[in-house]
Amino acid sequence: MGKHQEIEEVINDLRRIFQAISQHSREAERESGLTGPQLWALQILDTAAPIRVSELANQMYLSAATVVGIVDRLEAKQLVSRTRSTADRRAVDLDLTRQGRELVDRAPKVTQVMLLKGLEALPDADLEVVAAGMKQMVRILGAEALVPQPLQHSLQG
Amino acid sequence: MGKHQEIEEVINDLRRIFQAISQHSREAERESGLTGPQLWALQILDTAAPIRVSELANQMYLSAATVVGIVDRLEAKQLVSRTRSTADRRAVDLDLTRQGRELVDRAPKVTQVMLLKGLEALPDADLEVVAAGMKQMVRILGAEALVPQPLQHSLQG
DNA sequence: TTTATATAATTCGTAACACAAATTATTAGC
DNA sequence: GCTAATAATTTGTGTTACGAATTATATAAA
Repeated sequence: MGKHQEIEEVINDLRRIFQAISQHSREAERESGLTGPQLWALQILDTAAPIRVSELANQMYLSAATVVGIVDRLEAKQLVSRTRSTADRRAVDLDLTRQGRELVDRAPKVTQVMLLKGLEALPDADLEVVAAGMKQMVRILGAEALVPQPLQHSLQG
Repeated sequence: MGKHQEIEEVINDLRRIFQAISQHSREAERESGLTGPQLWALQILDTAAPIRVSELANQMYLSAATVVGIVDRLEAKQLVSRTRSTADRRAVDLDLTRQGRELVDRAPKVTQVMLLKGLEALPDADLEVVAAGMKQMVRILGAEALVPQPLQHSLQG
């Protein structure tokens, strides 16, 4: 295979990876009956609750005004609870309800699981090839310093 | 480095790649003053115009109703023209205006260019490592059969 | 201690997607 | 010619996303 052709193949494979992940993400939305941002908020709450609205906005890289709307809808679906903080009565603590926790726990983490299992199943030599290849791609894109964000969330806004 | 740690590293690198690409895409939006879907529509028109509204909707995987709105806004910015087809007077042919073509031509294709140049600059042996690594990731995600879509557009809806 | 400033969440107003359903105009099939 | 189907659009609804203004509370300064 010519060099040019091999380069095309690499780029096409990267596109396939993108597409696969965004498809999985869409399926998670369909199965949960939630939108992407709503699911994203739940996942943050699952690992960080109880947290304030401002902290959730921070972690989602969104304005507080936007997050308030998302939380409104999650609260209406009884997946998230608001509690006025007693320590600082300006603040509101967000938490998952039992239903919210159940939903997010059984929400499919298809991509994550596929990647982990697939990589674990690889012979050590192959895994090192994958690792080296990814490192090169990161270097080419100048992305070494980026703090890695959850995959689905690069797909949002 | 332990195997588990190496797997974590691979996944984090994939996240960095995603993040870098979505950042580039956001910059393109900022520089062009257009939204993601608007830019995407222009890029399709750049390669396929003149096409009908229904065909544009097809290629964007969106409903016709949605595309009509996007085209409305692009027409208002004088980047796209609507022409009622003479052959089939139900249909409308979309095309880029001179301004539209200029805009899309100088719209940054940062990701594509970085990837191409970076991969071209690699020694053959390294390129093959990258290619092999990407192929493994595609296999793990079961994405071999996916028709590769432009990178940015997996980031949209 | 009062005053000023900052902070936390919310509301309000605006814009863009995104879709289903209904509508209008036109074409194609019988 | 009458009926079906098709192409684009309009209408109505919901979600994200933000800046600016608002309300309530906390902190700092005087």
